[in-house]
Amino acid sequence: MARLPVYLRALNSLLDADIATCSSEELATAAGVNSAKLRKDLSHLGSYGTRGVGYDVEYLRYQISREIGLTQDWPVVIVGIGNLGHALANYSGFSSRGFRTVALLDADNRRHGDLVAGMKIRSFGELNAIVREHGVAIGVIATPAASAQSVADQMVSAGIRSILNFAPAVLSVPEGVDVRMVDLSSELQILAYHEQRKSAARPGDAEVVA
Amino acid sequence: MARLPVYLRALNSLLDADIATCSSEELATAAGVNSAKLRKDLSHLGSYGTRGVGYDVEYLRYQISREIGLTQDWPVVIVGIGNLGHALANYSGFSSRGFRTVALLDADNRRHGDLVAGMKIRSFGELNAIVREHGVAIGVIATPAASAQSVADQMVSAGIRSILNFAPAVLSVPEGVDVRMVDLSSELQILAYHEQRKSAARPGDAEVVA
DNA sequence: TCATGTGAACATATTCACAGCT
DNA sequence: AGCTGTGAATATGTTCACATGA
Repeated sequence: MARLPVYLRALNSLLDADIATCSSEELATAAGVNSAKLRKDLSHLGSYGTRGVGYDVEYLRYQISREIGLTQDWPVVIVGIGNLGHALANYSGFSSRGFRTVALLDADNRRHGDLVAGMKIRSFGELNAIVREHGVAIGVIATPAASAQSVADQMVSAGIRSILNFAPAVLSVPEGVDVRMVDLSSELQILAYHEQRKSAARPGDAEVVA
Repeated sequence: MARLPVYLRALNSLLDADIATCSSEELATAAGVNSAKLRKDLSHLGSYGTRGVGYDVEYLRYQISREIGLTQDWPVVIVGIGNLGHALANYSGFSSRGFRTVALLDADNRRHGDLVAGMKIRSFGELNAIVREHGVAIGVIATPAASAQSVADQMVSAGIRSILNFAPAVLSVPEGVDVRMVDLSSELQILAYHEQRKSAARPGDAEVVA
């Protein structure tokens, strides 16, 4: 369920506003979804609401955190400390709430030892040892596209089974390994596609219609 | 269709490998999807393949580019030049193929004038003038969550109707404005969720079963 | 009375399997 | 003979609308 993180964020902002209880309608609005969808999603986790009242914000937040697995610690390693890797290392969303960056690796030995977000950049060759030492289960790839498959292969052989890939390349991995792809230029392209259709639909613009 | 950018990338890498023609099977493999799905997707754009032969890579690439709208120029403005904004400004996927970053804006006047990716950081107050001057249709928000809604509001009133939002906040915008959200911590959370289930399913780990 | 939780209706997406064209 | 393009079948996701329980 890809929407659980969105609900979690909405619950956090309700908590910040000192709201202790909310209806599915309110939470759905805060999360930007339909209330029926929200209720159906939550009903898959269990029956955490009270009919006629709504949901206890703090309680629901804990239940969703637990469902996602944020009540445990997730050591993360980031490979490829260019501009993007640098930004990810400093991104507070990565270091907070269950996720802990335990190492920054780069293939370029001229960068080794440089401090980024308070950590020294280390050699990619240390991957195996770091994964074993910290029990890393999640790897982040922020390398150029050309290196991404090789990095993924080595992550998998080191025992990593969940990969967040920022490189614009399709990764092939064995059964049982999860890859999530974040492709910044795809996102722009999708916007361009819709923008183009909006422009075409604008009155006054010439368009050939059947 | 959110998969068109993926097909486009696959076609580009086939071109790099000097492959002039491909079957739906080959292209689907390169894009990481099922071949029936690929054919159905392409059939929505038109009939660009040849039965018994396959697709002409260059021709199909052009057709998809045109469909997405990459044959025209898209001026982009980035707001919030912290670590992430910095990385986005330098990201080649943003500057290449139809997209052109025309301005970097930040609310912090101590940063104004700093050079990032060869451009001077300018004041957020210049947004209206820049949008008008360059015909900007796409805005990128890389500010902290607290400022995101206000930035979005001002983008919309400046005439921007497509927003790529990296701030972890749900944006509310008027009808007709598109927002795409890229949430790095959500992606990690989704991985953690699957990782947790994998661990629970591992033989040897204790688990209560009905 | 009020809002959850859920079956049933609807909508969308994916996959199959093959007719039709080269 | 081979591969596209597509109807039909299946699967998945969303919304409606209301019975159920606080």
